[in-house]
Amino acid sequence: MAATGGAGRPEKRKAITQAATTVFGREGYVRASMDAIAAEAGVSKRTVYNHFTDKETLFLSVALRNSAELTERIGELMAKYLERVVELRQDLIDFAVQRARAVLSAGEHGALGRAIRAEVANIPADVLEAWLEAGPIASQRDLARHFAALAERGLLVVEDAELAAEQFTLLTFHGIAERSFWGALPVADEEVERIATAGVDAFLRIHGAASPSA
Amino acid sequence: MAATGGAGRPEKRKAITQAATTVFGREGYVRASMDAIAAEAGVSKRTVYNHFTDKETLFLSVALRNSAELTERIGELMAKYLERVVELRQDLIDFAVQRARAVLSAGEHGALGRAIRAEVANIPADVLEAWLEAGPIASQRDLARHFAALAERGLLVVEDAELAAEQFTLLTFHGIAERSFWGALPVADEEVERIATAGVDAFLRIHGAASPSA
DNA sequence: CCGGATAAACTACACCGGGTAGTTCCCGAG
DNA sequence: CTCGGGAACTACCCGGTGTAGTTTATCCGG
Repeated sequence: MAATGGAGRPEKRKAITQAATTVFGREGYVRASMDAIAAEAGVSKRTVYNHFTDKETLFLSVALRNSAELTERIGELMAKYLERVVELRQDLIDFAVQRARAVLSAGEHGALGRAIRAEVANIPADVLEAWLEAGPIASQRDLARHFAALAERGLLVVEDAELAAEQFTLLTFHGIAERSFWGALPVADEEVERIATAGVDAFLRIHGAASPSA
Repeated sequence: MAATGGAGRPEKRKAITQAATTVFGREGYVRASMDAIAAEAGVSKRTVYNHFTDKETLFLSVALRNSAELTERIGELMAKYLERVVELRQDLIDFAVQRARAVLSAGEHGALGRAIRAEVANIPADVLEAWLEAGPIASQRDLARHFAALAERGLLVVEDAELAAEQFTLLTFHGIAERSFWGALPVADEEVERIATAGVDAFLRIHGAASPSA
């Protein structure tokens, strides 16, 4: 036992998960080798197998953790930009830009998501469910809550907050995600801002309150 | 030479490309083996290498062809639903539903797109460009043309037809694509219709002409 | 219209080099 | 004495090649 448990030195374990995140994100599940992960962690392969039973377990473990971390990161962005709204349109744009950067920028958080999406047919249904729940679904629920609050304050007109959250994500994020292949290819900052702005304007045409000036 | 050229029996070549499409779509690039493709095609492995120099060439070849085929298929759908529009909202919904089915239904056309997206970091930039141009970009341009025509007739209010086409695709298609992981997981028909309808309604809030009744 | 020669294409199968997941063994350090 | 380093080892699978023999299309003389 002690396979997936907390056996071994915690520092080593941390190094392994960190390395696995990097390598899986860079190479994808199939191409990534356990040797490469061990090397990246500065650790013996023996030690890797001492902490995680096999490759799949390691992958799913880091994927789940990564998903939760990203959700938290996005939650912080929402707290920063969508809690005390003064200039709605600009705050929405800022949030959209920052989220796109956080997820897609230079292979950190989004890379593992790309690996998951590539391997989705080979992932147990319950694990996939858990990943979705800790990641995209959780973020969308958070966003829906914020939109509901903004509607309460009369800044948005929203019947179905979940639907509004999905539409916001589609309009301000998925276009960029698709263009950059979920972070695999770089995308210019100005492009991100352009798409985010256009997306927010479209969103406000759907859910904006009254006539927002001009 | 004669590697990628028209050498060999055309029927065999066809069988190989068909098999490659199936296997690459089902397994992805890395997991798919040349032996499996040869077996699926009912052909000797040597014959495969007689027609295509190596695995990568075969993959890129079928991916490009597939991309073009899908674009044509979607073009037919546009001709059917967006040319002689009588009931705009319903026609847009029908088009959205049919397109989602054509792309995502049961591992045919969309599967290779998933493989491309998974492997995007390992694909030469010019080939990727060609794939985009023959596939998503071409479809989007077609759609933009149709929207421009509809705007001409006063059925839509569109400043930037390209932008409108992108927004339509995001609102009516990408939500489904993401949910089903580009066709890897099945998605209920009613779900497709629900999302398409909500997407079209949102789209018409942005670009609809006047007040489309109540 | 026919039948056999000819060459290109295809099959079947063994084979090579290389790489991977996972295990084991020995040894050293704390 | 426990944990990890290091490396070798097993057992496999894959991409690609070489070869020897077989099929298939094509064409030519009768």
